[in-house]
Amino acid sequence: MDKKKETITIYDVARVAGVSMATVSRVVNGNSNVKPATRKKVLGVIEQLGYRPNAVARGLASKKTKTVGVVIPDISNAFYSEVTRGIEDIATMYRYNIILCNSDLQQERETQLIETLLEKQVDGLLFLGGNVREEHLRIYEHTNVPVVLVATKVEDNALPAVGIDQHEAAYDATVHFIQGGHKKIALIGGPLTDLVKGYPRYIGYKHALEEHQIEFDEHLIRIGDYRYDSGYQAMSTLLSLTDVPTSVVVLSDEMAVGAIHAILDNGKKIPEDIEVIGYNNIPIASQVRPLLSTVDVPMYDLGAVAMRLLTKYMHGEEVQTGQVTLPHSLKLRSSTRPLGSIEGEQS
Amino acid sequence: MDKKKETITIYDVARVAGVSMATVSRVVNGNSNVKPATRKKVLGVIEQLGYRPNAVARGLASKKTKTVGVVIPDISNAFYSEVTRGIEDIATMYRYNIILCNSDLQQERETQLIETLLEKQVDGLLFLGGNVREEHLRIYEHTNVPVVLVATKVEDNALPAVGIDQHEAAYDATVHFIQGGHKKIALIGGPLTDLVKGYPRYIGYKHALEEHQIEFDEHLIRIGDYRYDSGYQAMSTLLSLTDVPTSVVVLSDEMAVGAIHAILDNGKKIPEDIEVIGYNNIPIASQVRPLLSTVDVPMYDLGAVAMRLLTKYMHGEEVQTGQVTLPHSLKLRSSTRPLGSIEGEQS
DNA sequence: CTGTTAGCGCCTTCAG
DNA sequence: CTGAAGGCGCTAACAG
Repeated sequence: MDKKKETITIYDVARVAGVSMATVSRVVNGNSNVKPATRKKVLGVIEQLGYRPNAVARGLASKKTKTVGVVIPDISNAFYSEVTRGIEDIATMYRYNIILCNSDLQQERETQLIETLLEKQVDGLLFLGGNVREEHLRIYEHTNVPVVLVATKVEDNALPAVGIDQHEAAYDATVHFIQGGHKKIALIGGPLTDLVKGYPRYIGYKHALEEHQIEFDEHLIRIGDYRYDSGYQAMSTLLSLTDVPTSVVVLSDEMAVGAIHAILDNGKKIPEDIEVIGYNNIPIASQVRPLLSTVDVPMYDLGAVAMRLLTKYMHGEEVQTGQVTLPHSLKLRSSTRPLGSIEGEQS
Repeated sequence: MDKKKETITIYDVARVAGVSMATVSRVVNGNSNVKPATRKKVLGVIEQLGYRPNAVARGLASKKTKTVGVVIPDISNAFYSEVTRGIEDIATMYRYNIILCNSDLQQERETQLIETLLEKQVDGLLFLGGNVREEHLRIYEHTNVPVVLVATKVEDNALPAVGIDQHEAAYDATVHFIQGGHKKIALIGGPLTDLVKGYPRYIGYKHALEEHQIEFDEHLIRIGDYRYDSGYQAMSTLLSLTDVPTSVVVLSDEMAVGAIHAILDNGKKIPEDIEVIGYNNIPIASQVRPLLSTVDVPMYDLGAVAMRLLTKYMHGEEVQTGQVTLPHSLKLRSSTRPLGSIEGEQS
């Protein structure tokens, strides 16, 4: 009675049920051209034999694997794990499974992962974060497997991508402070060499100042690596300035929390002395004191929408546009003062 | 020059290189029985044609897919995403890819995911969290695919599993407070119906009290769902007791942070008035103020070790024992007082 | 060292 | 509504 070992195939089912393989295949695939009686009989045998269709064989024959590849910088990063959740939920909905790969943003590894995924015959590919390089483009060019970028994009929009308007988000956060009457608004951002996140956000901040006739002060800029420690460090140096800023836009929630602690450790009050706005709205933003005001990025939706878009490509459906920008908003909590709570400001 | 569409196969390579499929297969698979000259020629053609081996066909022929299935409660949960990181890193090391599936701890879904993964012919299976049910056991019995449980286990150790000693971890945390001179030690735990986490930890707490002749007080027990809000709630009710506890063991870091905030909101000081110990040591533990003292669970290693163990099973290697218990420790930070900082206590 | 020959388990026309 | 037959792309003996 040890059912281990023996692989039972569609052929076995056919034999026992007294029909052909084709018929079994039809009932397994829900093809309607099968007489109810036959179907019932086959289903019975399948149950009885404990038959389990071999997806690999099926994939070879049908050229569809019902699995999509997901290349992600780091699954242990709260932002990406939330996006991945969105991806997986929609994938499940459309009966796809995902092969997850961490790239750690290493160029070589990214390329190699894409190759591996393609070898595994994924029906589609989701590429998150990271920069899309020439090399990738060349690979994509030579394949029919659809690709959708998430939380990143490529110049001239050569590839479908879903994300938010990074420039505008940083702009909005900065304008919020300007409207609050601030003049000395610091920025703790990411590497400006990063054309997808770091740079556009930086420009958004800068534009906000310019448009409101506030002088841009280089001394108020700090570049971190998006993590807690760098946020703490950056804020500490900002605090040691003769002219301490009264507000700071921090381009990641983790850095923002680090900044908050640096401020608190410095004996200053938030938001009374210094106001802080973070970026992304990951869970920790609502689990620290003071509650972190931040740019609310629809992480889950980013993944969900991207996966949905990918299914359209995989199914050959018409797609209006491959470039989708999801809305963001400012989630104001207690690391900022309510607008209007200070000496009169407009709008 | 549009290489799209045309699928180039091992046969094409063989033809162009003027050798047989077998030879091409050999060089692709690094078989040494190939004359260097031939190998070089074949490699050249592969490059020239842009040949990419079809892993699905290979899987069908070799009965190995080089992919393992991972059933996880929720990838957006910090604990599991960290474990998954460990899994993926080791999987990469052994050239495996992982198919990731969220179960949300739903019994039916778990079963269905295992089935799907088996259909996809994964070489191995990792089942995280969640309870292993009769149904699962029955499936495992009828397959040769090795399974390793992570952060969960099954009665009588019928399946290989890697985790920590839950009972002891809770015991240790409790004892720490006892040694600190506490008598009123509260517990914020998880459902006692959970025989893998909730119950054993609860018992560990209880044993610690018993062994140190401290009366168990039911009023000091709260059951949460491991999340921030429930920790806040639970602590709030504890704070409203006439006899407020002086310390609290919280069985998840998120609940612990919630508890911390409830205490702070109540105007009490940590650790002066109340000491708090969390559980797991996820990133947030070191990103809140006061820094959370907690049970350090080697999350990454849990995943890494489990994956490593799985490779042994998949490769038919000898395995000493399938039951591995990784060490935990108390990570003392600032939500607890240093031992000995209060009226003398022994060791 | 290299080629031949069977399949792996299933889908998919094409007949009937 | 059902069966027969030919692959899908590759691996794995087995010869030579």
